[in-house]
Amino acid sequence: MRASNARKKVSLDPADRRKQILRAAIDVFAERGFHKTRISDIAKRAKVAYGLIYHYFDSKEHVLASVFEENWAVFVKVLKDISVDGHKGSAEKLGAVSDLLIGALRHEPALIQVIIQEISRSDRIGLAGKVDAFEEAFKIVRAIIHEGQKKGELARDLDAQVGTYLFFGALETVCTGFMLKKFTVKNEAEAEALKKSVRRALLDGMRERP
Amino acid sequence: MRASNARKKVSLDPADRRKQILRAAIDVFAERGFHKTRISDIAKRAKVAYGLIYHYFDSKEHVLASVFEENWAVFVKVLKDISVDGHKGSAEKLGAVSDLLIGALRHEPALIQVIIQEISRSDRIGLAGKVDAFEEAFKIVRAIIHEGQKKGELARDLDAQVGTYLFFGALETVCTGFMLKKFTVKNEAEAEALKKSVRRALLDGMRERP
Amino acid sequence: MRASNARKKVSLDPADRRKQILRAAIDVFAERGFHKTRISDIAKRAKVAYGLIYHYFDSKEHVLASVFEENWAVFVKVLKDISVDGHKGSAEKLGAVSDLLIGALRHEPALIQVIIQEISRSDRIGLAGKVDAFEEAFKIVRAIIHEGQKKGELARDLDAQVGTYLFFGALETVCTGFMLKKFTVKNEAEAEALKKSVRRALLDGMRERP
Amino acid sequence: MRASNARKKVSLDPADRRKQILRAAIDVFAERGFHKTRISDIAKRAKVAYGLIYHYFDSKEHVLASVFEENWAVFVKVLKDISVDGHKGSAEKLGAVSDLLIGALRHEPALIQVIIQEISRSDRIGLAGKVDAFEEAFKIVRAIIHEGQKKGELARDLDAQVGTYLFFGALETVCTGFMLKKFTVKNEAEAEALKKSVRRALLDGMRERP
DNA sequence: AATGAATGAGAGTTCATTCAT
DNA sequence: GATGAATGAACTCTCATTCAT
Repeated sequence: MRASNARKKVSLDPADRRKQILRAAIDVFAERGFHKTRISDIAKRAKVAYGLIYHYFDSKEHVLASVFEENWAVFVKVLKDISVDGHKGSAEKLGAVSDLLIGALRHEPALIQVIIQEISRSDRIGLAGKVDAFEEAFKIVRAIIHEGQKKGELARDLDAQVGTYLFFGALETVCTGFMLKKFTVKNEAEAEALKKSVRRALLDGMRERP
Repeated sequence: MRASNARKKVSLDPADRRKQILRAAIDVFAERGFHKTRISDIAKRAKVAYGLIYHYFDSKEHVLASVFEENWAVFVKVLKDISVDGHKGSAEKLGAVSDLLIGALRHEPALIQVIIQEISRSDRIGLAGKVDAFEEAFKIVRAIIHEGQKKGELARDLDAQVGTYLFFGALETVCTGFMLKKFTVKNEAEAEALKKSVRRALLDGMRERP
Repeated sequence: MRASNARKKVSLDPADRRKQILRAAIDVFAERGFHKTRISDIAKRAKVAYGLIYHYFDSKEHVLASVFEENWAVFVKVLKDISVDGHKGSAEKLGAVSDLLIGALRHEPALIQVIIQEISRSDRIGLAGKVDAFEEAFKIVRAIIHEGQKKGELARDLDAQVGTYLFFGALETVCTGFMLKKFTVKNEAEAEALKKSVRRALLDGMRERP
Repeated sequence: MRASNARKKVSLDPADRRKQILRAAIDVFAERGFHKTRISDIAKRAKVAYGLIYHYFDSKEHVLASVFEENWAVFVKVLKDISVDGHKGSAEKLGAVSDLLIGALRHEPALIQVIIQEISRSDRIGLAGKVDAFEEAFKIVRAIIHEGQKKGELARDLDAQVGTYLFFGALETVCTGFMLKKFTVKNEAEAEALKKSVRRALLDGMRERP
């Protein structure tokens, strides 16, 4: 009664097709933000019919949630590994976290952008529980800070909670600036320089040391 | 029978009515984000009919733009004053900017939240030019950093652009954490403590000094 | 950003406009059935923009629910009055109910059609509670039958529940036939004849009495 | 490696597969109504892939039409046999029709439900011609009534057309009540009682005979 | 035959914006 | 100035149907 028509696309492996859609979603979310991207934008980018997205995902929200779920766990895992690494001091650990984020940013800028910009604000989107999952990363960093303060490696006159926010906030905006091409990283050397710059600022501040 | 047996709401001073709407808009934007707030939400909060908003503003975007325009200039002005203050060193200037933002946050958390969250992302909203206006503040801070580096007061091994982003990013997330009640500032003393904490972290880093 | 255009319609009294939409909804529901009628069909019939329907009703379901709620109570009220009328015997009461329905059918065929066809099947539509409200009428008739059986006025060898279903079912299909123009009632006399015919069949059956 | 190491479901006899789908369709149509059942619902119930349904049927409408066509003829045949049965009086014939329907209802409740609920409303579904086919049964019963009236066995003061509608309507709602479990028939004896009850009501009315 | 990926018309709903009152 | 009825573009989501495999 209803449909009819047009050139069908060759069927891919479902898992690949799913990835393809997720990839497109990440890119478009990063570019336009969750609210402004239409399902049809994702479809267009993925070069599939918009209806197909509903084969793989329940809703637009679910697409975003999947982006998060299928990437966040990996990140948190590495974060955890860093946090329990016996060979590193607390400052070193924070540096490693910073490096990790900036490294990820270089390889998956859009993904990091989406996770940071959209999921962390997902209370406004209606992704219950996602903010909590986000909280995990905060906890780990907070724990590193706490530990460092106890050991005397990190400044005691800094509230750990505030410190955690500062830490992530600083990194987040670097992400944003990076996405907006306010500064670029053209090669490995520049990437290392950026990492060092950020580490330096976070750990030792902007003031020149005597 | 002749006189003003006013039916509905008495007409306020137009400027007041406008402020009332802007006030409501700031609060609702801060709570729900620009995209998720409907004109009718603003109207409800301002206790006016939603049609009235179009007497004072051209569009929803224009409401947001007005929030920005009517508050940002003040902030930039103070920023400028700080940046040219001959009595302050560069580090001190950055500290003053940080204090300024945190102070503003305490008194106008919703406003700061909106400016930071929505306007800085306004490229996604369609507020051409607002990002540029935002850029002003970045320039000033960048200039302070540059100057400080030249004078040897600020770390030379930090890219000024990156530093600026870190600086604002750190402050932004403190704002967000504050809005989300992740940490609170109950009195003047706590406010001062927060300012000091942030200043310390920004200027001297999280690492304990020997 | 979005809308623009076209000739606005003069504002009516809201209550009138609501009625106008409900009227259109009843007609279209009766013609096409709930599922096949689109909101835009109702709007077209009411000669309003489809968006306006959402000013007055939450959803398509809510329109149907309103049709029911704003008409059913009246019917049940009259039904109740009949059922407690001390001057009537049980058979007379059933006759009166039949007359009531057929009378209503003549004056509001579409309304009766909708109530009978759509609401009684509303479990399939998702109008929880409406079926229960419907049950009220069944109860009243069942009570009349019970009472009549006790008094010896109505056949004892008829299950009251089954009888109630037969009774309403017979009337329902008369409604449907009426709507489908399978038989018509052109004037008061014919209406009376139809009432008598139905009453006769329900109370004394189709068999000729000796 | 050559032979039939069948991967998926073994191919059944095509006719069986078709029946299996129709069976599922009947059940699901009865439960949810034609409009609310999706092709995929039928497929799920039949435990086949939904695409397969299009091997056996042209469309969803066609499935419904097949339900009708492949069952209705049988019913009409029996109806006809009853109507020309020289051994029965007109009232007896009506009783036999009623018994027939109620008997069918007991053995194939879903089928009867679908035929009565969906096909009789098929003008709203787009099954041209099906209503006409339905009309056949009406004609037969109308003829019985006519004949009975002529012979003096059935009430003359009942319009035959109206009588036919009453007759089918009463039976239809009994079907509905039966499907909704508003009354049940647990064994043969209860089935006979129900038949008798209905026959009694239809032929002799609800009033107690002196 | 059988499967389910792929497609897109269609329908419901939201809400910025306009404008008669 | 103030109100809220009225409008329709835009968007999400559903699902019948097609067709490559």
